[in-house]
Formats: sequence, C-alpha cells, structure tokens
Amino acid sequence: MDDGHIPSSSLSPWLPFESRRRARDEKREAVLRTAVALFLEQGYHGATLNEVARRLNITKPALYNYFRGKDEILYECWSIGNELVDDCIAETSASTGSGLSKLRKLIVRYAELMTEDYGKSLVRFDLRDLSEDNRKIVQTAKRRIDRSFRDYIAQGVEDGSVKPCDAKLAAFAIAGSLNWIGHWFQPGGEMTGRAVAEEFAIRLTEGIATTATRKTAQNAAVPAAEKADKPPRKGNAPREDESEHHTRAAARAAGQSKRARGRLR
Amino acid sequence: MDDGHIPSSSLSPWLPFESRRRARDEKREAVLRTAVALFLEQGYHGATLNEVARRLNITKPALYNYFRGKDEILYECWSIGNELVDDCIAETSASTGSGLSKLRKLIVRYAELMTEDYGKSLVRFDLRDLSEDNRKIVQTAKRRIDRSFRDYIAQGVEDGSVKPCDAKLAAFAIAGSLNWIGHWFQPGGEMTGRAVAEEFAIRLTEGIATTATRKTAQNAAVPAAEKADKPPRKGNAPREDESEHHTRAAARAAGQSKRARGRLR
DNA sequence: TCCGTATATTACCCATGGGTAATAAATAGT
DNA sequence: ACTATTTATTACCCATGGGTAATATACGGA
Repeated sequence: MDDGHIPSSSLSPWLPFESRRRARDEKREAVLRTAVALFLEQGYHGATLNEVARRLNITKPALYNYFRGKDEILYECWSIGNELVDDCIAETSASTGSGLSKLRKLIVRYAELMTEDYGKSLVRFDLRDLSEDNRKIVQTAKRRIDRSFRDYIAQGVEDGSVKPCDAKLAAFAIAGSLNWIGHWFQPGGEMTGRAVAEEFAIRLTEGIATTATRKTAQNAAVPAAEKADKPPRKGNAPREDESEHHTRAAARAAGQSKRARGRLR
Repeated sequence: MDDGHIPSSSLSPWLPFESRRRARDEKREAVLRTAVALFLEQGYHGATLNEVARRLNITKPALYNYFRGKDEILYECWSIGNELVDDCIAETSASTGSGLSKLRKLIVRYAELMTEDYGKSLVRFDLRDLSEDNRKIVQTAKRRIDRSFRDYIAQGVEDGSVKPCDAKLAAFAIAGSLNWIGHWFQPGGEMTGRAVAEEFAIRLTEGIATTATRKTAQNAAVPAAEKADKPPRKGNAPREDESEHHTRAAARAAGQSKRARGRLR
C-alpha cells in the first residue's frame, strides 16, 4: 500500500538515522503507545507488527527486543490501562464520603479514562486474543472493577445515599454506559472527555440517588427508602465470582513481573 | 484439536450422511445460525470456515454455494440482527403514547434482542471486518438506531414526559447500557433476557422521567402536564406515525433480495 | 583502540486459513 | 431412464503475517 503515514519523528525515540541512545523503558513505552493507537485504529487483527514498526522507524524484528510477541504487546497495552483504573479505584476508595459520592467520583475518573487510548483498550480489545495466562489475569481484574462499582452502590444503599436497588444490575447498567464511551468517543468532537465524564456522573446516578442533584429541579419528591420490594437477596451469591482472592496486589505484581523484559536470551 | 463438538444433527439440515433435500433458504439460515454462534463464541478471526462447516456436517467449499466469502457471512449475520432491530423500531413507532412510553418500549425490545445471538452480533462484531460497501450500510443503519433513541427522548422532552436533557448524551448513555448487555449476558444465568430487559427499561429511564415509576412494570406512564416548565405544546397529539408496517416487510424483502444467492455462476 | 553487550537489520521460514478448480453425487424435469 | 442443474467433495493454491536465524552496527567501558 501507500505509506502515507508521517514518520512522526517527534513521537518516536528512534530518529530516522541518528543517535539512538534512549533508555530502554522509554522505547518500550513508545512501542506500546504506537501499538495501542494502531490496534484501536485498525483492530488487533487488522494491525500488523510491520506497521507498528514502520511508524516507529524501525523494523519488525526489533520489536522482539522488547516483547515476546504480538499478543504480549496487546496484553501490555491492556495492562497499562488496568493500572490507570487501579489508580482511579485507589483514589476513590481513599476518599471519604457516602457511597453515592464515591460512586460519582469513580464514574468521573473511569469515564474520562474511556476517552483515552489506554482506557479504550480495556473495553475494545478481545480477551480471546490473549494467552491463557494473561486472559485469566485480565478476567480477574475485570471482576475487580465490576466489584468496585457494586460495592459503592451497595454501600450507598446502606448509608442511605442510594435508593434500594439490585447492585449487580445497576453496576452493569452504569459500567455499560461508561464502557460504551470507549467506542464512540473520539477527541476533537464537541465535548471534551472531562465534560462527558462529568455529565455522565450526574446522568448515571440521577436514577438511583436519593438526593436531587440537578438544578433543573422539578423532580423533588424522592423519598429515602419507600419501596423495598427488592429484597437484598442474601446468601444468593452470583456464580461468576469464584476466585477473587488475589485481586489488586496480585494482578499488579503479576503484571509487573510478567512485563519485565521481552526476550530471554 | 479435539472434535468435542456434538454434530447437533437436530440443528443442521445436513444429516451426517443421509438424505439432504432441504430447501435452499433453510440451509442458508442454518449456516448463519451456526456462524453467528461460532463468531460470538470464538471471535470472528478465531473462528474458521472449516469449523463452521464441520458443525453443519459439511465441508468448507460447500459454504461457497451460499455465500461469497467469510466477510459476507459476517455481514448477513449482522443483517438479520438489524432486521430484528428494525422490527423493534417499527413496532415502537407504531404505538401511541408519550415519548417516554415509546422510549421504554424500545428499550425493552432492544434489550431483549441483546440477549440473543443475532442481537449480540450488532454490537460484538467489528465493522472493519466488512467490505467497504457493507460497512457503509452498517454504519448508516447504526445511525438510524441511534436516531430512534434520540428522537424518542426529544419527543418526550417536548411532551413533558421526559426531563429536559441533552438528547444525544442521554441516548448514548442508554444505548451504552443496552449494548453492553450483549457482552455480559449469557442464557442460563439467574435472570432471563426478558427480566433483564424490563428491569433496564425502568432503571435507564428513572433518571430522566418526570414521573416516578418504580416497579409498575411498563404502564404507559401518562406524562401529566403539571410541570409548566416546559409547556406540553397543545395540539401536538401523539404523532400519528403513518403505518410503519411496511417498514418491516420492506426491509426484510430488501434484505432478502440483497442476500439472494452466494455464487454467481 | 579494542571488546563485550545491547540493539538493529536483512533475509528467511512456515503455519494458517480463506478461497478455487476439478469432479462426483444427488435431484428434478420430461 | 436420460439429462441438466444444483450441490457437495477432494485436492489443491497462495497471500498474509507472526516469528526466527544470522549478521551487522552502535555504544560504553577499560
């Protein structure tokens, strides 16, 4: 095909034919930045390592100095996104306030993440393209994220900031809206990622909050806990959560160690 | 690999080695049913035509009697899903009631679709795997779906059944939750597709509805034009949608013609 | 200046799987 | 029964792209 792509020398540590003495990690990250952008642009299967390399002014085999293979690059992209989510969760958990307040904080942060490349990689990449081991790590981490949403909702129900509701379904509904941002948002539109995030934080909690948040008023009349026709479902554990043991620390540690170096000579 | 898959003779018109005299269309549809299931199960790129054929007790080249290639099979799967959505929209548009009422109807139908294979194909398949022409068709259809959501919301704002809000963002939020169902729902869980659909119809409109509707199934919530913030424009009777009935038949017919036969000899 | 290590390049391999040609078997019409 | 048409099979082609081996070049330290 035509090589209509600009070498983008400013983004690549590999200057076309000059001194190449950058640090190793810097190069690794440059590969990932390029890869995640290309994967999002053309799809994992549509993107080739040759193209990744070309955009970095190097050749394909050079990539193997940093990664074991294509699927590992995919995993590393996802892993960075996951670390960013972990940060969101950590910050949110550390904050004080009602369950609703925490939920809103998490929504804002998570939503904004979905407008960025690494955030998108969390929801646009296919688990089945990963190796068995990495797939398990990802699945575990995804459950953890889901659990955070559920926990905040459940917490909100307890402290009265959230109307009684099925935490699981409510979390799915919220996460669905947020994850979808990663599919339709692209920078350069009418709204910034931040604006979308804040709007969503309001919109997605309007339905379940006990307190009105919109100045558009007109709602009022939202009693705290009127209808409890949805009993809490005690002791009916969802079958999908089985191995939640090692969550954050383990996932991160595993990720880090696994992401050590590319080739083992 | 192991061929651990059951021939599922009951689902395939091609009995292992017996009389094969089924009608052509029946076979075409059997291919699509098998393909959509496999694509969802293993991903489009992970699934091979050999495997599709194997599950139907035939061989790969036989598929080419019905389709031009793999990407066309993908498109046809998507196309069936799209017809189902068109039906949802047509039925909803044909109904009378407030914008909110129509929105809820559409949500219920659309959500339930997302729990079925052909519905999932609408949101799980990657547009970039389609040919140029088919991709454009899909994109256009997707915009049409998005427009339906927006229109109902806007209509609801006008007739007072929906709080004033950004119709575009609200539609994205709702569609996101619904589309996400296609990613997490799998039959055999605790809830049926129908139950999820109805719960979502309530939850997703709780935030924007002017009337509180908790757990009253989907009664046609009468807007009750008491809120004078946005006067309900008298003389704006529930828009008499000129019979959309043709939409369904026409779309299906068009679809049929377009996906007439596979090979042109 | 020389050497060892890290990093890049050129030139390959080759498994995979979509797609096709030649051909055989089944089916329908007369 | 004979023939034309449809529909299936066997046996292949081959482009693609991930991955590797051999080798060259740059760098950093003594």
